[in-house]
Amino acid sequence: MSTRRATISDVAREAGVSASTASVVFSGKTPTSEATRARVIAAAASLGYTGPDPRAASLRRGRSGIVGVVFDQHLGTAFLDPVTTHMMDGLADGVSRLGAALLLLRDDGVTVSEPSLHTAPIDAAVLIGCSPRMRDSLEIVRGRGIPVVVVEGDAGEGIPRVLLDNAEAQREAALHVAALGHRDVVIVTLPTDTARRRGWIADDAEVRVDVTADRLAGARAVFPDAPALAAATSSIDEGAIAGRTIFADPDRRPTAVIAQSDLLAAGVIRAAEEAGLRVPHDVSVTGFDGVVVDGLAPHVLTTLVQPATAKGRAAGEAVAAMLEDAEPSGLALSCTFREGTTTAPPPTR
Amino acid sequence: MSTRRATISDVAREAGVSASTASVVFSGKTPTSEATRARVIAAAASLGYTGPDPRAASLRRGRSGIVGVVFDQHLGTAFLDPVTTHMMDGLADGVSRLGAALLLLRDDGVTVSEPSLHTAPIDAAVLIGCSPRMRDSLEIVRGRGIPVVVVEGDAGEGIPRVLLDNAEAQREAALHVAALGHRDVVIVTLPTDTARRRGWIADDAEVRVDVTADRLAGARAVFPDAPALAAATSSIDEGAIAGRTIFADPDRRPTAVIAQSDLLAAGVIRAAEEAGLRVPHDVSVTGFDGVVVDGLAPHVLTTLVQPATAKGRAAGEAVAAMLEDAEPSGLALSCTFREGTTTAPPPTR
DNA sequence: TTGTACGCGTTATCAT
DNA sequence: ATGATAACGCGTACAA
Repeated sequence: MSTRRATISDVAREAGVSASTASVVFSGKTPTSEATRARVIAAAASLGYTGPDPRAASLRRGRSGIVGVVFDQHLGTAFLDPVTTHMMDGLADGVSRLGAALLLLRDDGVTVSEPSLHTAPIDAAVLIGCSPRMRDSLEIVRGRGIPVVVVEGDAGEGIPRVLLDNAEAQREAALHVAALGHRDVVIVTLPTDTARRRGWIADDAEVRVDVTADRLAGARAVFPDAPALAAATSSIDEGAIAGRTIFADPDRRPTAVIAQSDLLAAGVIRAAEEAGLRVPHDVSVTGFDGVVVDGLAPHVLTTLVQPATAKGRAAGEAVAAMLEDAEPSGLALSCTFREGTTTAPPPTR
Repeated sequence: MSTRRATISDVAREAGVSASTASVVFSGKTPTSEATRARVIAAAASLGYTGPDPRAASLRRGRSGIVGVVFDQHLGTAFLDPVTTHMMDGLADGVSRLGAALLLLRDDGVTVSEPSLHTAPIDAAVLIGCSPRMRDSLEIVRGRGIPVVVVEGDAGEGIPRVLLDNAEAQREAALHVAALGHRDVVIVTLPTDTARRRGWIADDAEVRVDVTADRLAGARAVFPDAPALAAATSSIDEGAIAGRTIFADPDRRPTAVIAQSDLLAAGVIRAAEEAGLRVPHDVSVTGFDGVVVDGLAPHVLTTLVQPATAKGRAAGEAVAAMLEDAEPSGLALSCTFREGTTTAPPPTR
């Protein structure tokens, strides 16, 4: 049939109007008479024209309607964390208000494939995480003059970022535990650095990951001497490994464990039950994130509910604001303490 | 400073060459002398030019380098399933070979936000799942003349789709269970329709979801009379609910449960242990998918390992082929049986 | 190796 | 309400 796809001027010719009129019929930017409108639609249908070519439209408008989301790891890995997936959900929401979709981009530093950060037709970018690599990504994007927002990362000077009140929130949970009467408390932390080493955190060790450091500081504000055990990642199995270490010696068992994520907390609970301890009767456990942990039922975790979806939405809206030359706002978000069934007063000895 | 961004002709003027020469320097399509190359690079640097405008380039080339991934549900929900996230990982891989990135698109039928399937600057599309809605999405994309591949769904006439040997694989697992000596077997299935109703599947009930139907057929090929219990979704908690139903009556307990997903299997195992049964000594359990189930340790599930990442990669490569006017191939994938620690001969009575 | 010329398909502006 | 015109920024034959 046709050797090439119909364009808007083909349609216009067929309908006996000018190209600009046909364009207006599709965009609806200017009122048109019902008659011409119908003629154009009919002409389009007869030619198999399905609407303006997005590439040409975006060149003309100077906007692609696409927001890039930049990860520094495999997508499979990133999406393993429910917090990330919820955040993506919120982000999708936040940018859709702006009429945009999300382009998944991975910055693994060595990739030569296109479109990369250099060449992707994006109107704005959202950077997830805070690895050193991200600094490079940031440079590239800024070099292109593209608005950027950072989530869960320290971007440096003047880059808007979505922040959580990690320290304050964790402190609140710790206060709850203290109020119940606990004194022997152990903290299970998220990874402390990119090496992701497991083990007890020495007093003089520096914690390089912001989230981990902030939550640790919040807990230590209440329990200055509580030992802290780092997990290699945020997962149930890692939590269980930490838990087994903690509950190994029956004589030195804490009465409460403050975990820095719900997944870790779930693992700690599992380890406790393996060790014959009942939660919360024998040991209390708190989490962080407020995600649904599949398989944790019937327990309801005492935790800090992080507004993961809102975090994404905030990033999306910040990006939207920047595209309209407005100052992004609403970037500081708060966690909410939720008391579940995994905390109780310590057992009486 | 500058009221508008520099273009390639600005750079060319600054470097004292023509625009096309400057273009060639950036694209590398034609050899250039080292001298002009250096001049152009320098000029670009001094003007803050960071490369061709992707919008203009894609208009010119007729390609955007973007592949759309269409979901029929919230991203947060879709990404809850590890099979989906792994598939995304593979897909990202598969299309990157082609030099493309992934655009997340959701077709919820009512959305008016742009860019939608109608207006997104995509070179090709991958449809995930098989809900009725997807048919509409398919129409839209085909109408635009865009190559499309369907994953895990029935697309109808002539649409390439990535297929798994669900029935054959499930049959293999069932044979394994039968060979161990089991005769009393119950099947726990994935949802049977979009209503996602829980409960025993009547003999004359029609199963509308391909995956569920195929795996069920595979199991029934070995155990024609095995009762089948449908779960509302693929999760540990749903598996546990099904398990509790199955193990409720001590006198009518099966000696083996064939679950249609690893998450369901994990839940069944949990329910079995709640009921005081040991796995695999008292009851054997098989799964399907071969994903890492967080929190299942120390069990290793006997399951069918689905090549989830390969599935995504296959879809990506199929799309790549179609863009080069080649026939997509390699769309039929096989699962691999993996014997774990959750199956054993039935207890002797 | 470099330059000329043109068109990719659309839409904003302005005049009618 | 409609039309003429002019970019948007680039890539690629083709000629030189």
